[in-house]
Amino acid sequence: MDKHYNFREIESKWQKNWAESRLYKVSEQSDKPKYYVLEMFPYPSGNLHMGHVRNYSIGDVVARFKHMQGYNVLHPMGWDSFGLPAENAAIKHGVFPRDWTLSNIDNMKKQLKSMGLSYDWDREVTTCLPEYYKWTQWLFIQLYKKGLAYKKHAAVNWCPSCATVLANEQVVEGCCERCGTQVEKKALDQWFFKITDYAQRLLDDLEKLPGWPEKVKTMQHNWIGRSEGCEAMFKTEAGDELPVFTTRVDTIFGVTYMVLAPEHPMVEKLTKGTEYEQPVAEFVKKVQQLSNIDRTSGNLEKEGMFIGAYAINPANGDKVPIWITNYVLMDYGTGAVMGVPSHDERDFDFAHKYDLPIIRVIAESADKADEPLTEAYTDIGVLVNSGKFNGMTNKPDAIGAICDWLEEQGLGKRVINYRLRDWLISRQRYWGAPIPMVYCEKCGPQPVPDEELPVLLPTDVEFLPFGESPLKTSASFAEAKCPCCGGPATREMDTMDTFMCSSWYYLRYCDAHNDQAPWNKEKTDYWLAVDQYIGGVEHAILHLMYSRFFTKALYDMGLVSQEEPFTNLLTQGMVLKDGTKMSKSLGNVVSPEEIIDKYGADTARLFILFAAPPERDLEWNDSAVEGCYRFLNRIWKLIYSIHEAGYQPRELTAADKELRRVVHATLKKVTEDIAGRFNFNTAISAMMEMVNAMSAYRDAEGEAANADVICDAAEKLIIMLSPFAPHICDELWQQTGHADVVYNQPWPAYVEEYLQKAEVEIAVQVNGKLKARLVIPSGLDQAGTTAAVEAHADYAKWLGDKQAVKTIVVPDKLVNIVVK
RNA sequence: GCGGACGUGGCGGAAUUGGCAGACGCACCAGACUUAGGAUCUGGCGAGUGAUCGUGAGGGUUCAAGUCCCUCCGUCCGCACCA
Repeated sequence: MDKHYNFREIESKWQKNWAESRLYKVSEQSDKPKYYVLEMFPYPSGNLHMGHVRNYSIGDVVARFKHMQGYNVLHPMGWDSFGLPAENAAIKHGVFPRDWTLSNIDNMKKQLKSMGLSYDWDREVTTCLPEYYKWTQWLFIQLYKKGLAYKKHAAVNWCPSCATVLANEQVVEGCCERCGTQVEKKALDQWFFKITDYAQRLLDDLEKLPGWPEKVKTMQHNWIGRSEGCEAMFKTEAGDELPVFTTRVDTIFGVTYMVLAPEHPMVEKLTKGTEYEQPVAEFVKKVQQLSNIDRTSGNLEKEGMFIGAYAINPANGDKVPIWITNYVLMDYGTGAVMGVPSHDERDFDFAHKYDLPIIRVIAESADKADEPLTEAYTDIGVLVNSGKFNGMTNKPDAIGAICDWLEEQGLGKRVINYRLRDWLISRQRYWGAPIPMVYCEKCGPQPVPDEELPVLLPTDVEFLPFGESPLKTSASFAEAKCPCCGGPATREMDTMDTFMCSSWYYLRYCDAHNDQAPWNKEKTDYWLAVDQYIGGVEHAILHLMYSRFFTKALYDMGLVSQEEPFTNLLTQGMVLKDGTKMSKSLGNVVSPEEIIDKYGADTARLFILFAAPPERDLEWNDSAVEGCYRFLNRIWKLIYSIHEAGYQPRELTAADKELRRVVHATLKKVTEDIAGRFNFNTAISAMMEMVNAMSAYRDAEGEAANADVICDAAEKLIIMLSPFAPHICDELWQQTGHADVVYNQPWPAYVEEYLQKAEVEIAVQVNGKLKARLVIPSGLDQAGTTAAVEAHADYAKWLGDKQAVKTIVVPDKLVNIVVK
C-alpha cells in the first residue's frame, strides 16, 4: 500500500473510474424505494464559486448516503442557461450568446467533475438548447390553452439599463434585482401568467410542507399577502360607482374624506372641464414622475389635493370630499380608499396636514366617545357615533355586522384581496425562449402548432438593447403563417422570462431525452416529488413560488400527479470571507479551482461541510482548510499503519470492546446527523473523535491491537467518510483489498448491544453545583446509584454541615443531592 | 413599522428531550524528533492564586436553565404607505 496520500493521482483516477463504469447512472427499473435529491442548477457564468461548492457538496453527501442506505437515487445536474449575462457578454466581446454559454458550460462541467459529484450526467439538461426550450414553449401553449397565459396592456416595471421589463418579484426596493437601476413604469402589451388564480392554493398548501424552513414559508405567505375585507360602494354625486376596499369596515362611520390613486380612471372624469382639471393633471404627472424615484421606496412625505368632487358614504349618506394622494396605489384593491383619520395612522397624518375633520367612531368604552385623539386609535374598542351599531365591539362583531348590513342593501360585499400579482413573463431581450405565438390579422393571436415547435431563436440579429426585442432585427423571424387560416401572420418578438425555464426543469430530469413529450408521466410519477431540494435562500420567493405554481397548473391539466414539487427544502447559508459575501469587487473571492488544486476536492468538500451547519453562513478560513487536509492525511497514515502492521485476532479485551463501542457510537451519530438533521459538521467531528480513539488504541501500552476490531473500525470509517470524501475512501478501500467501490457498500447498521459501557462516569451535584465525578457500573437504578454515591468516602464532605433532604438521580448521568 | 432568525472561549462551532457548558477543529503556548521546520508527533489551552464565577443584560420557574417564561439591548435577513 502507498505510504503517502497523493490526492491528485487518486482523485483523477477515481473520477475516471466512476465515469467509465457509469457508476451513477440510474433508471426507474429498480426494486428499491426511490429518492430524488436535487440541487438548484447553476447559471453557467463560466466559473464555479464557493456557493456552488457548498450547495453541491451538501447534495452529494445526501445522495451518496441515501444510495448506500438502499435507495434508488436520482441525482441530476443541468444548466439554467438562458439569461442576460450571455447577451451582455455578446455585446461586450462580440461573441455569440450561444457560443459563450456553451463554452462556459464546458468549463463549469469540468470543474464540477473535479469535485467528484455523483451525478447521472446522462440526464443533463441545458435550458438554452432547442431540445429543451421546445418543451418550455409547449408548456407555454398548454398554459395559454388553459387560459393561464394572457396578454394585456399594462403599466409594467421597466429597467432602463437592461432595456427589458421585470416581474414584480424582480423589483427590489424599487430597483432592478439584477443591476440595481431604478425601475420605471412603462405601458406595454405583455404576456402574463395568471398565478393569482392560484394565490389561495399557494397559500393553503404551505401547510402541506412541513419539510420547508419556516422562514421561506413566511416569506411566501407575506408575498401572497391575503387580506380579508369589504368592498363598500361609495358613489359620486352623479351616481358613478366608486368602490373602496377596506379591512376596517367597522370604521366606516368615521369616514371624512375619500382618496383615489392618481392613476384612477375616475380622476380625469371627475375633473374634466372644471377648475381642478389643470392642477390635478399637474399633480398626477408629478406623482407619476416621482413614482419612478421614490414612490416605492423610503418614507415619502404624504401629499395630496382635493379634486373638487364629493362621494356619498353608503353607511350614513354623508357627503365627503374626494382627494388624490401619492400614497394610494392603483393596482391594489380598487385604487380607492376611504379616509378614516381617527383610526388609521396614515389617514390621521394626512388629515392633520390638510385640516380634514376627524370623527371618532371607536373608543375604549362608550363614555370615552368624546375624548380627543392625539393619534389614531387602532386598538380594540366599542363603536360610537355609528348609528345602530353603537356599543358593539369593533372586532370581529361590528366588522361582521356592518358587512352583513351593507350586503343586504347591495351596498357592499365581502372580498379577499391578495398582494400577489400576475407573473409578467415577456422580455425584450434576445437570449431566451421565443414566446410561441403568431398574430394573424384575421384570426388574432394563435399558438404555434406542436409540429412547428420549437420556434428557433434566429441568429441574424443585433444584440444591442434598444428597448424592443432584438428578434425584430432578424430579417426572416417575423414572418409566419397563421395556423388557423394559413394567411400571413407575424410572430411574437419577445422572449420568455428565464424563470419559466427553471420552473419545470426538475420534471425534465426524469425523462431528459424524450423528444415526443416534455416527459413521460409514468417517469415523473415514479420520481416526483423531489424528496430533498437544496439551494440558496435567495430563491425563497421567485423560483420556489413559480415552481409551485407550475406544478399546480400541470397537476390541474393532468400532466403530473403531484401538487407540490419539493417535499423537503434545505436553504444553505452563504460563504463569507472576512465577514462579507465573496465578491469580485471586494476582492475577497477564494476560487474553488485553486483550493481543489492545492488540497484536493475531498479536502474542499470536507472543510465546507465541517465549518458550519448548512443553513448558517460560513466563514471561509484558509488554515481550517489545512486542518481538514491534515485530517485526511492522518486517516491515510492510520489505515496504512493498520494495513502494514499485520495484527492478529484474539478474544476481546476491555480496550477492544471500548474501541468497538466508539465505532458503533460514531456510526449511530453519523447516521443520525446525516439523515435526521443534515448536521454534517457534527458528523465529521464525530469521525475525527473516532480517528483519535483509533490512534490512541493502536498506540496504547500493552497488547497489540486486535485485528478483528481495528480492521472493522477501519472499514466502517472508510464507509462512513465516503459520502463526504469519496475519492480517498475508494482508494483506501481498494488498497486494503476490496474489489468494489465504497458507493456500492450498504450503509452499516450499528449494534445496540455494542453501545453499552461497563462503567459510566456520573456527575455528583449538591443543590445543582458540581462536586465530583464518579465512575460507577452502568445501568444502576435509582437506589443502586444513590447507594453508590452515599458509600463514597467523600460523601460527608460534599454535604458539609447540611442535611440531605432529597436525591435526584438521572441514571448513568448524574446525581443531585438536595440539602438544607 | 411588521415578520423571521440569531447572540456561547482569541476564532468557526458543539451541547438533539431542561441533566457535567465549551465536543471537534483553527489559532496560540510548551515539549519531542530534527542541521532546519511553515512537516509530523505528544501535552496544554474560558476567567480567577483560590473558594468560586462564567452562554448579550435584568428578572422568574425548577432539585437542576445556553435550553422554558417575562422585560430589555444588540446583530443579521425579508417585507415595507397593501387601505
